Amino acid sequence: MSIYDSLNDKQMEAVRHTEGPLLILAGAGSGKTRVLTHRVAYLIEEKNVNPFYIMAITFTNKAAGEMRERINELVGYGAESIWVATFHSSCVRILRRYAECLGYDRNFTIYDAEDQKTVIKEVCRRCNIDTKQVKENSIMYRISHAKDRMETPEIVEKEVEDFEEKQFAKIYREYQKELFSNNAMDFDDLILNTIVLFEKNPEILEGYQDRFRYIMVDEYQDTNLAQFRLIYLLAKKHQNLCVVGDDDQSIYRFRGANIENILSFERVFLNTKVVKLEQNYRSTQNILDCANEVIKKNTGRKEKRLWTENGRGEKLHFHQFETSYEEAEFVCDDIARRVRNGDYQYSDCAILYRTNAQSRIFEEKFIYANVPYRIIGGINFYSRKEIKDIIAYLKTIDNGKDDLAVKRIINVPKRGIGAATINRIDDYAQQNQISFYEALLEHEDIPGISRSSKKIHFFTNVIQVLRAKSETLSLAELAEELLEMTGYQAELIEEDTEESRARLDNINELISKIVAYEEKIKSSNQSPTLNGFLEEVALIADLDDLNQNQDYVVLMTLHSAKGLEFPNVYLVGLEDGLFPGYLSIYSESLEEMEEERRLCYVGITRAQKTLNMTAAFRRMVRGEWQNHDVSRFIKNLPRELFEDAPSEKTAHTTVKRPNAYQQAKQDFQRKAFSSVSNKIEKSGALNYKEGDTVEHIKFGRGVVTNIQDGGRDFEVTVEFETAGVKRLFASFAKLKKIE
DNA sequence: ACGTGGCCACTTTTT
DNA sequence: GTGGCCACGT
Repeated sequence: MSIYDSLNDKQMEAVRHTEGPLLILAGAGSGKTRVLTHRVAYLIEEKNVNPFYIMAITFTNKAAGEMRERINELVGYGAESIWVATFHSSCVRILRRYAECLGYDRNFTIYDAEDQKTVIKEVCRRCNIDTKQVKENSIMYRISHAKDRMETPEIVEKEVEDFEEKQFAKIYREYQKELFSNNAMDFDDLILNTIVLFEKNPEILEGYQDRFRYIMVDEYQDTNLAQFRLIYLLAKKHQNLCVVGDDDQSIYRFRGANIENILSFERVFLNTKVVKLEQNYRSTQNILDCANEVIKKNTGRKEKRLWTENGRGEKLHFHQFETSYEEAEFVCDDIARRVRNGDYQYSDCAILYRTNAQSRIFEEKFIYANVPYRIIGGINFYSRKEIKDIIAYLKTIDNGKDDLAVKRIINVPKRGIGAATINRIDDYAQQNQISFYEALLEHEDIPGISRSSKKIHFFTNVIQVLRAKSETLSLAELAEELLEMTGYQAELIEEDTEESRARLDNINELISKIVAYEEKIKSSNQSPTLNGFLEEVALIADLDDLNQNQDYVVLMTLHSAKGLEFPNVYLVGLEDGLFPGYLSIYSESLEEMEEERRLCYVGITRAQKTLNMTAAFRRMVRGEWQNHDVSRFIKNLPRELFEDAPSEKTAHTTVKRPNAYQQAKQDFQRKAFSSVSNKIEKSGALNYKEGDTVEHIKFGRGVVTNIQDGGRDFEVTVEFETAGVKRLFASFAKLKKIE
């Protein structure tokens, strides 16, 4: 019995081809991650490759985490020395070592989209360009694309013709200058600078080429030109490059993903072996037929024919409702019914939508119906105001070179340092070629700000004291001290509103994250550093770690659903104008519509057994009602795939015993979708007891009549003033005690 | 220097 | 419906 027995012929073929370029075209649900991980195991165990020579690159942290976990399970000894990381974090690791070769300090900071926007705005103001006429968003987009094509401001400048392009080139140049003097890189710079580093220093490149002798790239269809260039450079010498992708699942064109990378791989790497994985292990034949039917309308794709041994399965469901409210109500009721019937658990069900804004209505209905749910994505934890503020403080303590961070917090909480003062300091800093923070230290030499002198001194003093303390305190202690000394916490406590309490909660969550980070680093026998923490934070998109098994419905966008699977999927808002969106309908480029269609394909192929599709005729968009047709994607699908009766009978598919692979996937999903706050609520005591008056977000006020410990969660019975008696799960009802 | 009220644009999607 | 920005008043 070997670990490779679970692979089919095609998968095995891909695993065995270890030398030379390999392109794996892996259809949805065809077990591509399984192939990748087994291939790693094969390299180590059968080919005696030192794990140190293996690199696996993914696109998201989630995927990297999953890959790491699965490799660990499979390989055991030596697995930790395999380089498993995202493109961006790989580049950061490389750049931290060699940043000086490019003129950066190795403590460079990483700017997210918000930071970029701030810089662009500032640059525009300085150049007297009205940001109302030239939108920051489009500038950001253009800068990003220029970087993707490896065009520096100088190159753009040379090529410009009209006034508009000239203006852009100027902004781009100033933007880049500003970042450089702030010792900062944006996400695109991370990739671009690594390429520049390699191209300028062949000996550094060769070092990495010899380290990464076997390179694997997951989600290859999502790579952009720069990323391709990077892989190309790394793999050029040994040519052992294995990429896995599905051109039908390329859904990130908008941010530069280039489907050409997959279609032209064989031209760039000669002697490429191509393996197609077409057997699907995830879905029923009905679901696959539907997916195939949708995707076949796209042109310029590699022909694939997904098949399965899973059988026809349950028929698909489609309902069109009068309004989006009824749609949400149906989905909510349907889930509740299926769970009541024992067909599914809450966690088997996922609601997938095109835009984050759609989650609201579902959330409302779920609160009413007391159905546990969790929304993935949406507003990023690390882009919340309070979190960004604390991070900015930490950055300033770590090194004062990030002007953006210092400016962000110099007057938070309010210290009476206003815009006029900040501008004067800024001018002084520019004139003397020093950082903003250094200018603050010299504030006594700056004309015209004597009024604020004391306040500035107070601020720099706080920072210096915290810096001194950071030598001895742990990171978490430092953060607590910071909250205390700056008065940040006090201000929020004082405010005492719903919002301020939520902010305090988030800050506490940040502190738990810091503690978790410190523990993680310590467990690998290293000592945690402030800089290390900030770096990790810069590259993490959402809080998708921390493990606990809870049973809830998952809501997310189609984009975040990629790579996941659920027994029971609701594809909602299938309407022309929403999905496909207006932009793609009215766009001249056919590519946009094709991308939307691929997105639809991704959505359909998430479903394992039951696929429900819904649309609403009328929907509130941006405060006004809009009428929508049923989405063109599903309008003319073969009728026989669908169940016609609206009230469907339940299909009892026998549940197969999960194999190791499925088990790992399930474990991963449970971990990925758990939340810190829920954990705290259950493990600790509730902050209310029987007889207390509490408030519920929808039901209003009521009196707690009973609390039962239901194992996983507390079940609380509440007699509401208007809504009557309800039994609720404590961690989802989020009851607030009224004093 | 700072708070408030009215106006605007905004919604794809994420490292 | 909401959050960001500007102008105005204190």
